[in-house]
Amino acid sequence: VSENELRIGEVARRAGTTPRTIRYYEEIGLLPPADGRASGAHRTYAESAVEQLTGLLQLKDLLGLSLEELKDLQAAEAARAVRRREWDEGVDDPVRRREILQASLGDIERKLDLVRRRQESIGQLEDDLSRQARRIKKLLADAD
Amino acid sequence: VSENELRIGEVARRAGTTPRTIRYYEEIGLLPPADGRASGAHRTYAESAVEQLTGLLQLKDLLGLSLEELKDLQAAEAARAVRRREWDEGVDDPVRRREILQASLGDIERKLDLVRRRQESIGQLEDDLSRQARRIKKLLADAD
DNA sequence: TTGCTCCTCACGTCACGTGAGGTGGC
DNA sequence: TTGCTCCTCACGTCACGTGAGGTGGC
Repeated sequence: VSENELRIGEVARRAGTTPRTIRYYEEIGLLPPADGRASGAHRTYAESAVEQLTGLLQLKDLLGLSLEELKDLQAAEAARAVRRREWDEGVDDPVRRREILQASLGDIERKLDLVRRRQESIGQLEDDLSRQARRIKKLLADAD
Repeated sequence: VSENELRIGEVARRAGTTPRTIRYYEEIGLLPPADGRASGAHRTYAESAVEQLTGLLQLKDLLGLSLEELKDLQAAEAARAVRRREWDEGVDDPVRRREILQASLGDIERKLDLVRRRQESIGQLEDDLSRQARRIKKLLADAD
């Protein structure tokens, strides 16, 4: 019941989805259950939940990943979050520091790979459509 | 039973999908029923069916369109096919020729619009991920 | 004749949408 | 107290997947 806690409808609205989706993601374990919540009580979320949900929806809608695939990716992120906490608490061993950073970088570049493959496919589709458009424009120009 | 008629499995394989999908698309009227076919007999398709199906799947998977939205787009294409036939039979009136070409161009540019909006969204996602990657790479470099 | 692919139900699944009936916080 | 949003079932829907049991062409 803190100051800037959000309710489920507000989180959904900001992320461009519905409360039902949030409850479903919680049900299948894709989103963490909203903090300590008595059964039947309202769910409350921190601001950061909006970004987390937005990220999931982007990967799902823009890259066409299934919720199962998102769970796999997110398992890696969870591991990264653990390392992150370790990091924040101060890691003195420079070798360990490198390991943590490398792993984080690996997670991100895996996503970038997926993004770029998508961009290529869509670029191919764009080329096909552009070619069709150019052919017709030429016919129109010739008709002048 | 002609020379290069394809069976449903072959059409599906070439388009990267399954026979069930083709039957379902036929059932909802997204694909035309395979020519004159006795009830229970095998479906046969022309080569062109592969490209037609591939086009539908690309719009669906890459742009995230629903089958209902594909039907709308395809209704416009059907109208274009009619005009196309009129065109092939020779249109003498130059005003009418222009109309036909303009309409075809409109259909294609509508799709190009959808493609470009997608590219922008994915480009945004790529930028976000690239920024994250760069931040970590800088930390790695500083550690040296 | 033997495989293989095909056929038509028809039920299952994934990712939610949509009420039904009820409780809780500004 | 009145709205509004929230809650939990639970059934519906979209786009197929997946057998069940049977028929048809190289």
